[in-house]
Amino acid sequence: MKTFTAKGEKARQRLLDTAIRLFAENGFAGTSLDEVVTDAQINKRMVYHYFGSKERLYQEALSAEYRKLETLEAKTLLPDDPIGKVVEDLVSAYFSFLQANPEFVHLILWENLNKGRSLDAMEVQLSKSPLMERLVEVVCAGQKKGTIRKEIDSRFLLISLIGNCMVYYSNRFTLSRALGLDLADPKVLECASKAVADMILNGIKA
Amino acid sequence: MKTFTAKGEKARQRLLDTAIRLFAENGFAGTSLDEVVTDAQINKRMVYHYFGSKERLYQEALSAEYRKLETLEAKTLLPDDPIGKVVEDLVSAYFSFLQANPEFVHLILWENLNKGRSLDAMEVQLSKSPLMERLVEVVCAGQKKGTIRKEIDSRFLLISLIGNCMVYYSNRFTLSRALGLDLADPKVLECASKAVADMILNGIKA
Amino acid sequence: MKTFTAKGEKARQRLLDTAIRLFAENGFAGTSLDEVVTDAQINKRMVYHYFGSKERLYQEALSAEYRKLETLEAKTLLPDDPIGKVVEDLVSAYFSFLQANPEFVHLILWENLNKGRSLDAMEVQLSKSPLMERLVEVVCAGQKKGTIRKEIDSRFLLISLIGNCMVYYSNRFTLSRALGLDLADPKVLECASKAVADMILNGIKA
Amino acid sequence: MKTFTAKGEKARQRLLDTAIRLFAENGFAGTSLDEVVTDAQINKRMVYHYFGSKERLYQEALSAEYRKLETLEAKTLLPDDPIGKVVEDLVSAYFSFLQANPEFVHLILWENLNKGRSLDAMEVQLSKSPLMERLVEVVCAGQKKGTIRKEIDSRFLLISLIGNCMVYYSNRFTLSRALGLDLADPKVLECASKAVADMILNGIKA
DNA sequence: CATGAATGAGGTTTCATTCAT
DNA sequence: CATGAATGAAACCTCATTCAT
Repeated sequence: MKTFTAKGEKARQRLLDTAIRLFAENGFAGTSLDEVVTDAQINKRMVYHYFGSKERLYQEALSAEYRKLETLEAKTLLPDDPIGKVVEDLVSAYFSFLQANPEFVHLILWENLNKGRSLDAMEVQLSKSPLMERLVEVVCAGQKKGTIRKEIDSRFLLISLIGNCMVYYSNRFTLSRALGLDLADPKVLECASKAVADMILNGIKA
Repeated sequence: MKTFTAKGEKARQRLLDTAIRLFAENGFAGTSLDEVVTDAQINKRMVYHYFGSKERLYQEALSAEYRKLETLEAKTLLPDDPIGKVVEDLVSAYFSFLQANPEFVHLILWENLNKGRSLDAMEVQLSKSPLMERLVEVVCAGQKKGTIRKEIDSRFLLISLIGNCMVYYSNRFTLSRALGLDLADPKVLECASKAVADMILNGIKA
Repeated sequence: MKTFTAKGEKARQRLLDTAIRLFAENGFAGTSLDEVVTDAQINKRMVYHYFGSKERLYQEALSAEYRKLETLEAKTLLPDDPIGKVVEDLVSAYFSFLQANPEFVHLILWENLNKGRSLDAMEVQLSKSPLMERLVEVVCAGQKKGTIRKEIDSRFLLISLIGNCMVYYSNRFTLSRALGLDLADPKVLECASKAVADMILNGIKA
Repeated sequence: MKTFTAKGEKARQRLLDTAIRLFAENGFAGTSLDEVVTDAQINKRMVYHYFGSKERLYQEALSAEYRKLETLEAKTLLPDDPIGKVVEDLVSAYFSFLQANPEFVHLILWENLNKGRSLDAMEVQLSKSPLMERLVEVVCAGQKKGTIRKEIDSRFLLISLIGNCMVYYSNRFTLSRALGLDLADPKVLECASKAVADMILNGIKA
């Protein structure tokens, strides 16, 4: 079992952080180890010392970002809150998360374009999406109380939520150009968040 | 303007088709010209003859796929159709388009991850999104007739539509894994299409 | 199917010759492509153009040398020659071959140390050892005529012949040192050849 | 003279054993220190602690194996034994030795391919080949008694013996393939041993 | 005695591109 | 119009070795 000294751990972390940034920016194929080690101010050999290969460095980077999903605990999700507030908070929280974690967004998208190969190889232990579990509770409660329509399937609702928000990042450039609207503009995103919340709320409420 | 003989034109087209396929699959950085020319059964020199560089080959591939958007004419968009039918047809048409054009989906996503650099460089003559224009008409008409809520902004509605559908492709692998649901399964996509149409319809109708 | 121009063929041959020399001298692992291309005055990229990999370059080198065995046709092997002359010519021919083809000797030995992996991978079509076939005839005829003992198995005889000669090359340095006798000295080899012929002749004759 | 604690000595020995095995298998250039230390479950730094360099580790490995020759004492070599029995025992003993010490065989061959460089550098104190000395006695006695031909030179006889046996190992793979006969098969080796003894006996006896 | 950290040189291979015919 | 030859830079990776603790 390998162990690391404090100093080594710091170097390793610097390497990983740099890798996350560059892989997010340019993807796996578009990032060279030379760039990474230069930015991380470390010897190239160390990549192999700590990670074994570029592939595994990428996987660790992906995995580290992926775990950030767990921080999106959506604390606001209380079954007894009024449905309007819940949806609004939820959408707002998700937008904030994407905005605050651009590397997460990019790495997830690169990974999907790569058919999820690395995630498969890693067998990352996904923590069953806490957000999803809370959403199920809320929807269930809402349907019992009659505030949410019976047809709503919480799984598709979750996808809808993600899709409505994610699209502003995954298709930002093509959509901005097509609509003549800068989707990176905070004011636009503010409106978007409201529009999404409005759409979803009206879309699910009874 | 360059012209090509029939034989040359055929080779050029074979090259472009292969490029579209491979760039869609592996992105710009992940695709080598060697692969392309091997698959297209053409001499490498020809890439430079026809396109000048790898970059421009990529741009042509992207541009060719991008133009497919124009085929998504959404013929069903008639201002006088009942709003329910319009939404249903629209969502269904968009899903079908994405399903039928996986290379379009991938190239668009790669391009967005690359910050739209190539599209910018190309100054692609975007056909002002016919879908968008029709959608504006429909929404306008609906709002006049009182079947669509006044707050609905057709631009955000379009993004919502795209996001709701696109997410099944852009995040297919991570979502499939997180939800334990195969988003590539036609039956699942069928349900998804209905859920999306239902959500949007209820989300916009007055 | 790849074809080569005359000029290309020359470069390829220069590369192969250099490879034979260096692989024979230092083995596969001990030879770097940089050395090879420097000596062959060629660009490193060409190795991959012509051979695909270092491994395949090695295999071609091995294969080319291996085929030299076919030139050892032992024209002297006539069934009706007196047995003494046959053995003498045979041993002398084999010694001469080994002496004239040091690269053959080395490559064969490296290959055996590598457990014949490359030969296996190549499935080299061995021409059924013409030497062996002639030897069978001679031994057969000799046994019929009563000049060669009946127990002699021509297969083991061949191995014996090879072993008696090859050992002067495969174990030259350790034996020279152990016996205090320079086995590379032409005069010593002359004696060796006679001793081997004498030994084999007396070993097989009736 | 360096001394080592029992624990250190054990580690050193483990390192040496592993080195012998791997150098025998892949040669000097084909073996990396990383492999060695991984297999020996030891820290890489220890190689330098105990041996100073890869080169010297190799030399120690070679030297250790080389000394095994001394164990080939050929106890059976008694001047008064009947010549037939002596030859038979000798050949059998040599075959057994080679069979029992594959690492010896390989290291000797690698070393010869490397022109005996390491042995030279080491100035290994070669124990004057006890086998050789006994053989001289036997041959001398035989020639006096008239059971062995006068022309026999015991040095060439020794080489012949070694060559006849060694060839089954040094050329195993190429010969097996050329003859369509598995030279690693114990039954084949049994026959080989008899054929060699027969050949040598008839080759030297008066 | 022993460990993990670190290094610089060099290994094989792949890249996009240009040349010559 | 089309082909094979050729290139230099840079890719990923491995090497034997040294350092600091």
